[in-house]
Amino acid sequence: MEEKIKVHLADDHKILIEGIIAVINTEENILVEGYSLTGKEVIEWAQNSTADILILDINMPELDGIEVLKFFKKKGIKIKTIILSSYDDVKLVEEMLALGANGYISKDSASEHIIDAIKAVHSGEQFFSNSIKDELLKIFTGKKVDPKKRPESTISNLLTSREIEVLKLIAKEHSSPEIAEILNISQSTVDTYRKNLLKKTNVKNSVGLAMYAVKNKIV
Amino acid sequence: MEEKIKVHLADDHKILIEGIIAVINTEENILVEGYSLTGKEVIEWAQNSTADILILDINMPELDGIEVLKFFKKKGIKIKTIILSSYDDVKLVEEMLALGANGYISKDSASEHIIDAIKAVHSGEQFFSNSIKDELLKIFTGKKVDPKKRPESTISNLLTSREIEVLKLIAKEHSSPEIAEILNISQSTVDTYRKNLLKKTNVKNSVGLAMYAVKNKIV
DNA sequence: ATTTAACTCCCCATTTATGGGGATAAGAAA
DNA sequence: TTTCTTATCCCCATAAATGGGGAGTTAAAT
Repeated sequence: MEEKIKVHLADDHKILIEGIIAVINTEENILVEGYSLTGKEVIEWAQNSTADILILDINMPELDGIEVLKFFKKKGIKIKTIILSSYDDVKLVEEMLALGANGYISKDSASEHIIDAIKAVHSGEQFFSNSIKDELLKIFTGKKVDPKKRPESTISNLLTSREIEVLKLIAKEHSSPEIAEILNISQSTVDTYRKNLLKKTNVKNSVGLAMYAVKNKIV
Repeated sequence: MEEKIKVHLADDHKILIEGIIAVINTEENILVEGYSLTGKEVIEWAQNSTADILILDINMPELDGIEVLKFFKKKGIKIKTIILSSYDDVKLVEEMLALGANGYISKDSASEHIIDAIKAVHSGEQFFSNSIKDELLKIFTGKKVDPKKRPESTISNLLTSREIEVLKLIAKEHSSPEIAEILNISQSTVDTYRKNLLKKTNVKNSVGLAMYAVKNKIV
C-alpha cells in the first residue's frame, strides 16, 4: 500500500473547509493534513510543512491567495498549489500560473473535481475546471492571438501589485492611516499610491476608486 | 423511529453544497432532499416542495436570496429558511427576518452549527451564529430598543428620498460642494445628509456609502 | 392640537483626502 | 551600463470629509 497524498486546505470559510474534508475523506488515498483560515496561517504553516498539496482560496481577508503565492515565490518555497476560486477569471488564472500555481478549480464545479485535481497535480500535471477551460476557449477562439506576445491593458498591467493591494483596502473602507498600518508602510507612501491610483484609473476620488475596484472584480 | 428532517440546499457553489451534504450525512435524523444552484431553481422547487427546511445562500447571481424570500412572502409560501451568509451584517439579518427567515448562519462558523441550526429551526426556534449574536449585542446594548415595534428596515424605509438622492450622487463620485450645487441646497445640508447616511447605513466613510449603494442596487 | 419626520441651515473642530513637487534604493530591462 | 519601473518616503498646501452640537420650517400623522 502506497503513501497517502497529504493535503492542506486554506479558506476563510470554515464550513467550506469542513465540507471539503468530508468530500476528501471519501477517498482512500488522500489525507487532509490540516487547514488554515487566514493567509497568515498559511504562511506560518508553509515554513514547516510536509504536505504534498495546498488547496488555496484566493479570497481571504487581509492576506489573500495572491499574496501567499508571492510569498512562496519570494522565499523559494515549493508547494504544489491548487487555486480555489469563486469566479472564473482568465486574467486571474494567468496571474496565478505566473506565480507558480499548478491548478485552478472553481467553487462552482462538482466536488469530485477536487479529488481529480489533487491526483492530477500530485502526479505532476496541471488541472483546470471545465468552466475555466471554456473561458479560455472563448478567448482564444474569438481573437486568435499569439499567446507569446499578448501585451494588452489588463488591470494587472495598468496597476502594480502594490497599487492593487492598496486599492483593495480602500474599497474595504479603510482610511490611509489604517492602510499604512495594515501594510506596514508609512502614510506618505499610501498617499502616493492614492495619487497614482487616481491618475491611472482616471476617477475623481476614493469613491471612484472603490467603484473601479468593483467593476474590475478586484473586490 | 421518527421521520427525518428534510432539507433543501441553495447555493451557487456546488462544492459548498456537496460539502454541506457530506456534513449533514453524518447526522442520522437529517436528510438532504435536493439542492438548487440558482435563485430561479429555488423558486421552481418551492412551488412543489415537501421539504422541512431551506438553507439559502444570499449571494447568488441574478436572483439572490433576498429576492427569493420576497417571492415567498408575496406568494404566501411558507418554508422554514436558514440564511447562509458570507459576512455578518446585522442590517441584512434584520431584513431577512422581516422577510420571514428563521435563522442566519455565517459561512465562517463551524459546520456542526448547520446541524444545530437545522434542529433548532425545525423545532420552531430561531437560530443565529455566535458572530451574528455578538454583532447584535453591540448594537442592542448601545441603544435599547423595543423588539416588538421594530419596523422592517428596507432601504426605502431606512433612508429618506432626499438621502437616497444624495447617496446616488456620492456614488457617482460627486463631492459635497458639487452635490450642493446639483440639488440647489447649501453644503451644510449636504454634510448633514452625509452624517445621517453614515449613521443609518453603519459604514465608515464615503467609500462605504458607495458600496452600500451598489449592494442595494441604488446605482 | 401636539408630536413626529423630513428637509433645511449653521457653528465648531479634527481628521482625511487631494494635488503639486521631489527623492532614494533595488531590481529589471534595454 | 544606463535607463525604467517599482516601492518607498518626505515637504508643502488646500479641499473635502467626519463628528459633535444646535435650530428653524413645513407637512403629515396621531
